[in-house]
Amino acid sequence: MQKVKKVKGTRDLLGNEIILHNHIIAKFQKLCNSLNFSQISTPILEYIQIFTKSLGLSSDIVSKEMYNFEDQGKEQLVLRPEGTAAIARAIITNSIENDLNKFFYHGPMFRRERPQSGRLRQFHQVGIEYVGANNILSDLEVIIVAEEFLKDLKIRKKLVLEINSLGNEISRKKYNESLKNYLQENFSHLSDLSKERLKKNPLRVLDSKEENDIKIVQNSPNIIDFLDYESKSMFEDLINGLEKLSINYNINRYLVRGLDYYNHSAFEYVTEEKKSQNTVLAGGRYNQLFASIGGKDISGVGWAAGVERIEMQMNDLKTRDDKVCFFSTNKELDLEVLKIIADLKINSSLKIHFINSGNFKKKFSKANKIGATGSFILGEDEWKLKKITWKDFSTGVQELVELGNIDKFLNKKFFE
RNA sequence: GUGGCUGUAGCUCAGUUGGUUAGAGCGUCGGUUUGUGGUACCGGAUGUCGGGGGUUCAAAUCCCCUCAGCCACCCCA
Repeated sequence: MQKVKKVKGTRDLLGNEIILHNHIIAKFQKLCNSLNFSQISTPILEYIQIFTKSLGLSSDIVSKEMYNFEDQGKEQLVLRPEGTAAIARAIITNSIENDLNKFFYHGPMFRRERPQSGRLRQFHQVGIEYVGANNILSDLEVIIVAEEFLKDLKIRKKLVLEINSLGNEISRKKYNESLKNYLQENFSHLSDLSKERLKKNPLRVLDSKEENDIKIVQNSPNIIDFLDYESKSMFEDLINGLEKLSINYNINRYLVRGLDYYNHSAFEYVTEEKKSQNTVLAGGRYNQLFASIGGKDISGVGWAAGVERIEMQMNDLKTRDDKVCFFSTNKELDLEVLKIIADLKINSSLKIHFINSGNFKKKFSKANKIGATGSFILGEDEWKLKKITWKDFSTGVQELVELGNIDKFLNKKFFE
């Protein structure tokens, strides 16, 4: 029972799980390429400042969840906890800030949290960033990619799109003040947790789950009322756009962001079921991000989705899995069978399995066990005729196939 | 970081108020005679009962500690 164990909060991907995982990423890549987003792959290792400066020191990710360490050269490094800041860094270091950058990425992220349903210490994200266009049309374009992606995976209907605006820095600041004052007035009725949140990040009180807090929050000032002219018209443009595009959405004034760099549009695709980690895809616009890590004052909009959370929504992927076995009746012919397999030219989605051990009966049994559609058997009788026997396992029918015609035979059987 | 539940063969689990060599189903392996699988029948193997300590004549069962998994809070994809 004492086995070697995996690191807490990590997973081995094998069997159906990796098939599903790859399926999701393949769909994502295909879609992004067709919409002229280019792939970017940044290192898993980054300097710690990339995240401490951009996400905010008080954010949970920075204050307690990052895997940070000093390497042998005394460098302060982290395993990246998220993608956006790393991509901003890559745009700056590669001197392409003046370009219009449309990127997509996928890969592992690391956060040292207590694992639970939908939450891992090493998890995977797919995401896009549209950088350099301070135009609400790019927000809409990014949401369209999300819509199409979720539709491709056939999970859009299980999700609800919630949107909100955080406004620009000025209106956000004004709102923050007003909210703080309001909560201060009701301080004695707040839960202990929210009293704590009030100090660190008052916005967080808005999505408290405590019954009393919810009552108080219902009468709190509305962020929409604090948006200045610019912010308000951006939000209106966004909503008009969604209407025109027939995208279903809910305005959720309690939707806030945990990371400091967000402004204006914020959106989330959440599941309707009442599970705890119900955010599948989340994103928004960011303005201060580039400046905060020493770049030019440019802005962007993007989103990230948790691959594992997507997987939780689609446990019923049926993939075609055609297999065919080859084996001989005696050892002398094994190498001939291998040679036949090596010379085959057939569609790669058909899996060829060579059975190299066991007696005749066992070979049949093995072929059956791995779920083969049928099997090719090479015996001395067949070898003399330069033919091979094909047995279909579902019907039990056997027939002889010319050795030179195996590819044709298989292509006809499986791909016509 | 806090809390709840769980931990018995490869897997899913049973194990009565503590009481002899710890069980079932599935899987696995072998067999039902030599070039025919899947179905059926027969048979075999496998467990430091998560780990450590304690109580007891006796612990899978009771107590303490610890580890792991799941779930929830916090927070987030």
